[in-house]
Amino acid sequence: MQNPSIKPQYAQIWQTVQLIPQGKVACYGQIADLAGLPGRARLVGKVLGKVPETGFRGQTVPWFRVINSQGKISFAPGSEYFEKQKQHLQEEQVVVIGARIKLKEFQWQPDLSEILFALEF
DNA sequence: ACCTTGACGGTTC
DNA sequence: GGAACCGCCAAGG
Repeated sequence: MQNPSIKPQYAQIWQTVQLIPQGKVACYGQIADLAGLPGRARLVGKVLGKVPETGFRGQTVPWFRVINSQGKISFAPGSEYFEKQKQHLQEEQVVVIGARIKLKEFQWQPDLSEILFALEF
């Protein structure tokens, strides 16, 4: 059984973030919707701040692939985590100019089967 | 129980 | 593009 101290919504969000493929990004609101928590983008941000370093269910959680709906990294420019996120993204060929990423080009667009697969269990 | 705090988002100007 | 404003809601104090 899973660690009972982990709240169900945290698990849903972390699990959904794990679906974002390498080289793509998703918005907080998009993750909220896919996780079945429409309108709760802020919750996604809050929960990502609590991602276990050790990963979740045996996989790491690629928190750095989540940005805001304006296509920007949400951390303050120049802050430690801003740089960390930017570096991770660039390592997987996502182009980051300043804080900005072209959603047109890099936003993850899951197809129906991917979503259904994620919901089964 | 009340109040504040967020890695947010859409609308509007 | 960007800033102001308001809606959102779980956590933690």
